[in-house]
Amino acid sequence: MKTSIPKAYDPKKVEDAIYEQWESSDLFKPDSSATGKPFTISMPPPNTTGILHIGHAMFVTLQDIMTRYARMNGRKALWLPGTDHAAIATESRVDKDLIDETGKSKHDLGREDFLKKVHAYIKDSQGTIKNQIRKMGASCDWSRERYTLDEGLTRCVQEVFIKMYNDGLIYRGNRIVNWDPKMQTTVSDDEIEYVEKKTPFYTFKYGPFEIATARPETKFGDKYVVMHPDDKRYAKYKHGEQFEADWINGKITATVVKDESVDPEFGTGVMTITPWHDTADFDIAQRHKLDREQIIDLNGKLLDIAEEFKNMEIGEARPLIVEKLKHKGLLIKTDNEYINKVATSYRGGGIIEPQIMEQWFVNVDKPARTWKGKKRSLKEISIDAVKSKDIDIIPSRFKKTYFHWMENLHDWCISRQLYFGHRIPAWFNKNDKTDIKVGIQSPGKEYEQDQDTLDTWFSSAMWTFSTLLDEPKKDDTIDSWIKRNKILGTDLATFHPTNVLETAYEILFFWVARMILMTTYVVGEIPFKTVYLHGLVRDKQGRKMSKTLDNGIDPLEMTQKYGADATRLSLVIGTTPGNDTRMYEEKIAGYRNFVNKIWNIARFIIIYRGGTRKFDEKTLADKWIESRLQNLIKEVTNHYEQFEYSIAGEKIYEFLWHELADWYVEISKQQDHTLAPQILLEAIKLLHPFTPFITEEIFQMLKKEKLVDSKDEWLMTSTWPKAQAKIIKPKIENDFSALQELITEIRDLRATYHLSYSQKLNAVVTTKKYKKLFQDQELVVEALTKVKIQVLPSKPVKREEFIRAHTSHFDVFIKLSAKKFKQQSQRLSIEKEQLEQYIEVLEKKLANKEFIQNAPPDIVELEKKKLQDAQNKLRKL
RNA sequence: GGGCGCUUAGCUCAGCUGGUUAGAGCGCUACAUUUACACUGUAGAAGUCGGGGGUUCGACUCCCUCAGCGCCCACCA
Repeated sequence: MKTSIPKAYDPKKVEDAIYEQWESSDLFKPDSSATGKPFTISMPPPNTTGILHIGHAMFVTLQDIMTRYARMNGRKALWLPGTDHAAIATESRVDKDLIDETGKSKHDLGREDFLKKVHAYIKDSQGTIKNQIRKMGASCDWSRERYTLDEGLTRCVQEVFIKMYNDGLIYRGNRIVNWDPKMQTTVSDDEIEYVEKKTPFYTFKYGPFEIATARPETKFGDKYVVMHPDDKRYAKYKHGEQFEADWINGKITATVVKDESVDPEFGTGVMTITPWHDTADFDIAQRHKLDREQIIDLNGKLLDIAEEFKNMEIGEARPLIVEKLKHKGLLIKTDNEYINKVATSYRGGGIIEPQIMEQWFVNVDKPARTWKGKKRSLKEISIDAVKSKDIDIIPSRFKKTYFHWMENLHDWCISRQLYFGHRIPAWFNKNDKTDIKVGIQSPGKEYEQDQDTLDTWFSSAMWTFSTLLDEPKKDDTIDSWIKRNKILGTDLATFHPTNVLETAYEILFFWVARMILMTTYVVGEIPFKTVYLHGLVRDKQGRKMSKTLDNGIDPLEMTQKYGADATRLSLVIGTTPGNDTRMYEEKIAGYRNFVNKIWNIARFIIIYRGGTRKFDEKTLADKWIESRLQNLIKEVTNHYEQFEYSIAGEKIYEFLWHELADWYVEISKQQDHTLAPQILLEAIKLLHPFTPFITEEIFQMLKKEKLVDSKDEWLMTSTWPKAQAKIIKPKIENDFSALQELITEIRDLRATYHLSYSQKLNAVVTTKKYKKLFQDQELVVEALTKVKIQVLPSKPVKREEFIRAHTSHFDVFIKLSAKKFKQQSQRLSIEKEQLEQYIEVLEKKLANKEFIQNAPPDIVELEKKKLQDAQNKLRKL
């Protein structure tokens, strides 16, 4: 045997070269000649800080599958890539590196110099992640790549800010925010992690009351005691009543406040409040218009009010304060087993200290835009977009989560005290703090720009449309800019709303919800039609992959070792949307074997390159495999449409390996079965979105060997297979006696040739005898289905025996299970009987006049429907 | 405190709106091998679908309940 085709497929030799050819041939750009509807996916922009991890590999694979499928179906498919500046993540990363290297922090460097460092860092890492996405085979249009901080997007962010400000949706408010003393910035609610920690829990005497706290250091200024209005124990104290109490630094005049948020069951049912440093207390203070006072400064140190403890760190002061109170005889007890949830910054790791600060907020409750004929708030529009099914979420259970979150949405704090990010386009009058102007240009010398930058998610929220806008004109507002794009028919007009947003369920709130909120408001249309949420990739034990555990699987190492195709398959097959999945090397190795199997089918076909038989002389095996293929095309296409990629992949896998390789290719060793190249071609088209590299490579090989006749230059841009309409109609009607004969024959054959090894019956049917009846294998299938015998592609019998016995008239295998057949017919008759009984009962019931007259009409209807259903089912049997 | 999810073969997981025999991959057992492929083939063993109750002619599937595990949200001082 002479061939240069190696026995094992080597992805390393193939993948990069193919990717380069695709890219240089501009195949990733939406084809302007495509006649189908546009199809768009905005790639969730990975952080610029990152290297590709398995989670990225997951989304790259899924989105690539969607895009390639759409492209092969003739749609103008655009997958728009980009990166995100990830303000807080990047800034803390660069700052940390800086401190490690030079001992200086970003504040030592100052804004300008620090930003230079950041940009240098970004430039470096941006390239890395992009190349890694390429390695996975992503067919995204790099010519349209965007970055959240590039000029156009920055302008878009600024214009949207201005529009929202002018609409009164952005306001400057004095509210309690999560302050990170370590990073010196506010942190969004979503970026906080509550870490459980054992903290001593003290009970102190406070006037006539006992109050409990885990944070005595915040209590200096406490001058309100709050209790539930219905708490009988404290009924004698009236709301607003005042009393004197000895406290940390001497006498204090305290006021009684009654508020329903207090849980009488917890502790003593009485508490004092610290509105400046506690969100709950802040709310109570808001409700009753109470005084509030700052106790702790922005560096986490105590202020003047603490007197002797002034300038102390919290941790340092706490035991001393407790000691002082103990001396005064005010400490009643200490609970050392108390578990407190400490708010910690998800990014920086520092402990969050709530503070009241002036910040920019987005008002989510103010009527903002006309939506479906009514002026509604951002919150209402966002809820409606999903309720009305304009946007669908897969899996649907996340809709509930989405509504729950949206309904409880508070105003969104969007300012951050960071250097890196979009600088807020607001200007403060140096002489008059109440004079604030909003705009891109400075309104005059006496103004200076807000030092703060915007929350990363504020810009990410615009991702679907900001990336599609053209260059802005000098005096564009966001409205004029969008309008012009729509009129000119630019990318925004063509590709927005996008079709699918594919992302991890983790960021449903961070991102998905905010995109819906922002896009509906700014553009007046939904950002995407379908949200497809994938789960987390965990390790084999189900743990999260993390650096500290060192249990991560590096997708690049895997592509190096097993190929991108195998890695992709392992990420999609066996996973379901919204559920976490476990990843381990053996799994990838398994799919590498499958990829190699396909390679060897092709190798076989090329080496033994077909026979002399013409295509119109199809054997039953040919017809069989063809009909199986038709079936596959139908099923798989359907699964693709339903976003059921795991099932689609499994079915193609099953077909290629167990039907085409194990069965059709096996028996074609005995006879020419020249259809193999065509069948293989169609099957690899179906598989192409999953495993783009091997399928393209095989296509090119088959073409080169002239084994397939295709006008397409690339498999990637070839047309999706269409299932043929059924041509052959079975003509046999009631010839069950012939069928019986056939079954007897099958059993005889089994006995004669010892064809089975256990209860299963492997049978070989010759068509000679039944030629007239079963001219076509389809008819055999049809006939056997009528008596409920399942017809499957058979596992061949031992080769020697089967060759000796049947070489001349072997045509098709039919595998029957004797046991199953028996069980089935039994079950069938039982089922029939049951149904008949049931129908009888229902009929009697419906014939009963008393029942008809007395029962509620809907019940009668229901019974009627039940009867109909049962009758239908019986007919089917 | 509210909400959501998971529990199916030794392991990792499919199983959609209730209806043929509960499936796959890996692993395991036996056999095969001048073979397109050992990254192989054939055959096989292995599951009271977490427990209990209910609805139904019929439940892995729907409802209730209990148990274990996990996640998200929330202002328990």
